[in-house]
Order: sequence, then structure tokens, then C-alpha cells
Amino acid sequence: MAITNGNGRARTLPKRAPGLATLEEVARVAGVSRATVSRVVNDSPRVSPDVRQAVERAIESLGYVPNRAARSLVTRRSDSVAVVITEPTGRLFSDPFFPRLLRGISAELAGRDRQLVLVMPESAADERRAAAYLSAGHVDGVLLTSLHGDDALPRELLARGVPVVVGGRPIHGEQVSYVDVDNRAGGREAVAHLAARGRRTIATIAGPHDMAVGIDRLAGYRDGLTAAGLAADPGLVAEADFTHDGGARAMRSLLDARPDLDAVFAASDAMAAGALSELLAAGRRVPEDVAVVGYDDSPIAAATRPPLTSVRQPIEEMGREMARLLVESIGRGERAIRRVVLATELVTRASTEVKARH
Amino acid sequence: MAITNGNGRARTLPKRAPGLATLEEVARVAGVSRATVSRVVNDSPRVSPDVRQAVERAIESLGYVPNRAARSLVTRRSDSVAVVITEPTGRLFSDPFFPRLLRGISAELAGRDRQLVLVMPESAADERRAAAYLSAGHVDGVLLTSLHGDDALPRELLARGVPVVVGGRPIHGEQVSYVDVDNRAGGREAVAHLAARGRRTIATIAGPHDMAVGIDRLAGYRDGLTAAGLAADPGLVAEADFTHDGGARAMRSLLDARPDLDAVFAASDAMAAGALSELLAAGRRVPEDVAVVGYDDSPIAAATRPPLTSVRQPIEEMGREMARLLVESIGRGERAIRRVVLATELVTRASTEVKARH
DNA sequence: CCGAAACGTGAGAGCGCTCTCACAATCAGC
DNA sequence: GCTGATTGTGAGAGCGCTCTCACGTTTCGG
Repeated sequence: MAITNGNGRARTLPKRAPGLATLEEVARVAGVSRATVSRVVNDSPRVSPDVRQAVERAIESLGYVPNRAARSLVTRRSDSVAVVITEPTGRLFSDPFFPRLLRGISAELAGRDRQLVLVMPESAADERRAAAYLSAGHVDGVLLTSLHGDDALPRELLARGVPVVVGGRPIHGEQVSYVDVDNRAGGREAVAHLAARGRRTIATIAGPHDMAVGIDRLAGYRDGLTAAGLAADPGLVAEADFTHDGGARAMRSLLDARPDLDAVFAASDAMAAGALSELLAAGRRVPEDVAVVGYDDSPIAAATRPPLTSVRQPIEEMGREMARLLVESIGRGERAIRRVVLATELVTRASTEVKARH
Repeated sequence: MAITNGNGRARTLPKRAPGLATLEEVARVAGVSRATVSRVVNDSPRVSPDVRQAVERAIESLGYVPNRAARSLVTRRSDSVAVVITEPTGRLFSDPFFPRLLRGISAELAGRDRQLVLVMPESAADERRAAAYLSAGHVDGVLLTSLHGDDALPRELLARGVPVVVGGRPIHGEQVSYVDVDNRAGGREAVAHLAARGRRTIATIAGPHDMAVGIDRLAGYRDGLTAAGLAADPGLVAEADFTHDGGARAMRSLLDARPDLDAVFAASDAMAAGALSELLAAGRRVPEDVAVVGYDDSPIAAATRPPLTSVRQPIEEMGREMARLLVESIGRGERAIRRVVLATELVTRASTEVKARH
């Protein structure tokens, strides 16, 4: 008879799955104590070689796997790390940033035998719940991505003593470890590339001013202008929201303000694609009349006509680095702040290269 | 002095984080027994209203959060669910399928108070490790996506008694619960749309023959031809690998075989975009000479010129449904096989609509 | 108004593990 | 050969929780 409690779960204790031995059983088979088996399992050096071998054989024959819950209970470690992705919209779906980042994180954590717990709050209520969950010590550390400027989560977690590593420079200079790509250098390089090809009136479609990527890529654009000896003009700067349509709108306003522009650097490929559509609709040839550079080197960049020159970021690497920093910080138990900035790379395609005439 | 064991972790037991009360403390504050607090926490009906209220007040004042490890240890439940994403390449990065799916899964699990453990094996060794991990009872159930035909994982897990729900119809008709979108109906609808606009020589760029999505969308294409009274011609069918370049190559061979074709249905937006580039390069006008339909309704579809008519899939919904099926199956403890197929929707854009002349 | 059933609560065991401590055996130094 | 350190091992406590069982109290039919 199935009696259920308030949760609708069966009340009777399920039996341990067959084949799942306990430390106790391994100890009996190996003819040693539980403590010794535990030492073997945890790689303690204080075990004699022959005993170790006997235990390993017993483990093998019983297919023993440690019970994480029991271990967690006593060590007060969960050996799991949360990845929090709070993305209202846009970037989450418009390019493969998150899958790549997750892949990098996952690869690094798997190698260190840590679970990856994914948290994707959608509403403010979700975020509250997530914060409570993360603060409750259910995970050993937290990886945060795409903070919006006023995000209190990292502060809260740090205050609770939960190790945190952020992906992307936090905008308000919070005292927290982070890994970022060198967005500023990427922007600078993009503009240098355009200037080297003779472009003199280089516009930019910047990302939102309240996101570090938006700010940094714009700063890089300005650096690039300065380096090339070109004048900055507010009429050459438009802001959009990283989306295709936003990019198209921004392009329209740039064309209104400066019909003479001969290049555009967009802070995302989606925006660059939108700008490209708009340029072609306005009768400009790309790259002959206007060269276009995107950012992210996403699949969109290869799919447009002409394909887009774009700034590639080492996203998997960023994920790996985040995981590495976090696990090290957990292991050491210290809370030193570390910052890692990874280099970008410009990928050249037809949107900036005028074919030689012959 | 920091003494560390073989793991390089601090040996001394960390103190429980301040503010993290135990059941015991709550019981003391509320003036009841541990068992009663447990009942309140677990929504047992057998608690009198006044006692319940007292306990809830104590929980509130102490900021009590149950320790999952301790609970898991006794219930033999982890209240966590693994999501396994095994994607050699391509789909993981070419469209936002996985982020959306994860979002759907995450939303559903959060509402049911379950953790989402993400597993992304990259190598065969990773997969072995993942299989061992998942079989060891560390999670209550497993959500699998994008199986390659010969994947033994679902069988293994089922044999171990681990509940499994698969995303996407398994190709070999495995006896396993799954959620899929109606790829066949989507293909049929795409072709019907083209036929209704007077297209008579409709080609298709199919996905790989060893993936259910490839097979089903092609079957839908054939259904559509039959329904429209059009003849099937092997020269109108090309196979590609879901990528942009693959789509372009397939388009080239289709144009060679049937230069008279007036429409193409591609089984992914990336392939449709590749086909589009190729068509334009070959001097065909889209949609005037050749109409193009993609699949997935990904950002690529909106970014091409002209934008692509495409088949939209309810991906978040699919994730939610997968999570729902899994959690229900865990809760009931039964292993009945369930199948859910979700409807698609055709999103019409300029690649199939010739503007009326005036 | 009595006995039985239903209800609300507490005591206590024990989930599987790690870690401290105690102790026996071995080793080194003189 | 004795003392003292070092090493390998086991006994045992206890992490925080859930669940069974026992028991006192209320409810209710006859």
C-alpha cells in the first residue's frame, strides 16, 4: 500500500540500490576497519601498501562508490559549485556564449571531481530564492555571470562567506575575484584593423552603458581612434541592446547623423548583422563603401553576406579559468581577490576586406 | 598552522556558517521536539495549527534552512536531477537550443525545489565517468538530450533503476520516456506553406540520417509533397550536417541536379542560411525565383537577408515537460513509459513571400 | 459514560561517512 | 638495550536529519 506524506512522496524508505556497498562492507571484505577504507578512498598517505591494495581490490569487487550525502554531512563540504546565469534576455539566446562558457566550466570541474549545479533565475522571486539557496551552504562556491550593475548577489554571498568568482568585470568595481576577456583591447584592435585599411570615419554601435562589455568595448573603440590619430565624434557613436533589431535602428541613426561614414564597429555580431542589413537597404556596399566589424565571432558572423570580421573571445577558456579560480579559493580557504584577463583575437572576413581589382 | 591531507584541503572541520541553525535549535526555541519541527518543515498534516505557527516563527527567527546532506542521507533521495548534454559539435553552438531547453528545465525544477546538476561530457572517458556517477545514485533522475544513435547510456541507467527522460525521440525506439516536438508535422507544414504559394519544385536539405530530427523532418517534407499532390524526386533531396557550410554545399548540388527548383526547405536555419548565400551567389532571387524555409526559428532566421520563414519549436516548453515527466516518475516510483509530442508553429518571413507588385 | 479509534507529540535509532584519539608495532639514537 | 619518536590501524563519536514506535489526549458512536 502506498502511503504518501504531504509531498506526495512514498513514505517507505527505498532500499539502497543493489550493488551499492558501504564503507562498512568494504572494510569487512578487506578485513580492515572502516577508518582504513576511508583513508584509502581519500588518498591518505598513512596506509601501508599491502593494506591499500587489499582495500582497493575490495572496492573494485564490490563496485563501491562513496555516498556523497554522508560525506557532505560530516565534512560540511558539498563538492559542488553553483553557476548562476541571470540574463534577462538577449545574450542568452543570441549567441552561443553560455553554452561555451558552461562547457569550459564543466570541463574544469569534472577534472576536479566537483558537481556543477546550474541556477537560472527568471524572476525577482527566483533570484531571492536562489540567493537564499546559495547562502545556505548547499554549494561550496558560486560562479556568477552577467551581473547587471546593481546586483547585490556577490556582496551577499561574500558577506556570508561563500566564495565567489564572477565572469566579466563587475561594473562598480566590487571587491570580488573575476575573469574577463580584454574587451577594451578587442575594441582597440578592431578599430586599428579598420584604420589600417584606410577607413577614416569609423562609427560604433556600442552596447548598453550599464554593462561592462558595453563600456569596455566602447573605450577600446576610443583608444583605437586615438591610436590612429582620428577624431572622436559623438555623432559616430550609437547605443543599442546587443540585438539584431537594435543594431539596425542604431545604424539608421548613424547614417542620418554621419552619411559619410566608411566603417562601423559593432559591439556584438547580432548588432553588426542588423547594421549590415540596414546598410545594404540604404544602398551602401559592404565592404566597398562601409566596412563592418562585429564582436563575439558567433555563428552569425559567418552566416551574413558578406561574412563579418569579428573579435573572437576565448570563452571556454574563460569558463575554465573561472572554475579554476573558484576551486582554488575554496581549497585554500582564503578569500584573496584575483583577477584574470584573457586576450581576444580578431578574425578577418569579407566585411572589411575589399577584393583587389584586376 | 594549516595541516592539509592528500586532497590539499584543510583538515580541521570548518564551523557551520553563523546563522545556520539546526532542527535541534529550532525545536528548543519553539519548545517542541525535533520530530515536530521536521513535520512542520515537511508539511506533514499531523501538526496542530498553534504548534505549527510557533515552529514557523522559530524557523523564521533563526533563519533555519534544512541541511540537504543530512536529509539525503536518511531519505536516500538527493532532490537533484542531472541534465546530460552530449553534443559532439554543431547544434550546441549554432543555435540557442540548449540555453532555451535548460531554461525550461530549470524553471520547472526550481518550482519543484530540485537542483539541476549539469553534466557535459566531452570525451569518451568523460562519458564513462558520467555514467558511473549517474548510476551511483547521486541524482534522483536523469534528463538526456541529443543522443547519438548507439548511445548505451539510457539503457544502462534504466537497468540501474535510475529514472530517465530523453529529449527528442530516440532513434532506435528504445523503451524510454521522451518528449519531442512534432518534427514531422513541422516539415509537412513548411512544404504545405510553399505549395500554397504556388511552388511546385520543392527541394529539401535534410539533416543527418542518423538523427531523429533529420529523419522526421524529411518524412514531414515527403508527407507535405504527397498532400500537395507533388511528385517526390531523389534529385530534390540533399543531406547535410545542420551547419551553414553544409547547407551551402547541399544547395550547390541541388542546383546542379535540378536547376529548375523553385523552393527549398532546409532542416535547420543554419543550413537555410548557407543555402540562401549559395542561391544568391548563383544569381537566384529569393523569394522571387526560389523560396526558402528554415527550421528552428533561431536568431539566424531573422538575421539573413531576406529573413527566413522558419518552423518554430516550443523549446522551453519541451524542457519544462521533460522535467515534469521526470519528477513525476521519481515521485510515483513507477517506471511507466510516457511520450509527449509538442506542436510546432510556422513563422512566416520574407524568404517565402513575394511582395505584391503595384 | 465507556471503550475504541484518531490525533498530536516525543524519544530514539540510525543513515554512511570522517576524524580524533588511543594504542600497538616499528624504528632511531645513544 | 632502553627511551622516545614515528607509523599504521581501529574504536567510537557524531554530523543533521527522518521515520518508526510508543504514548498521552481528544473525539465519538452506542
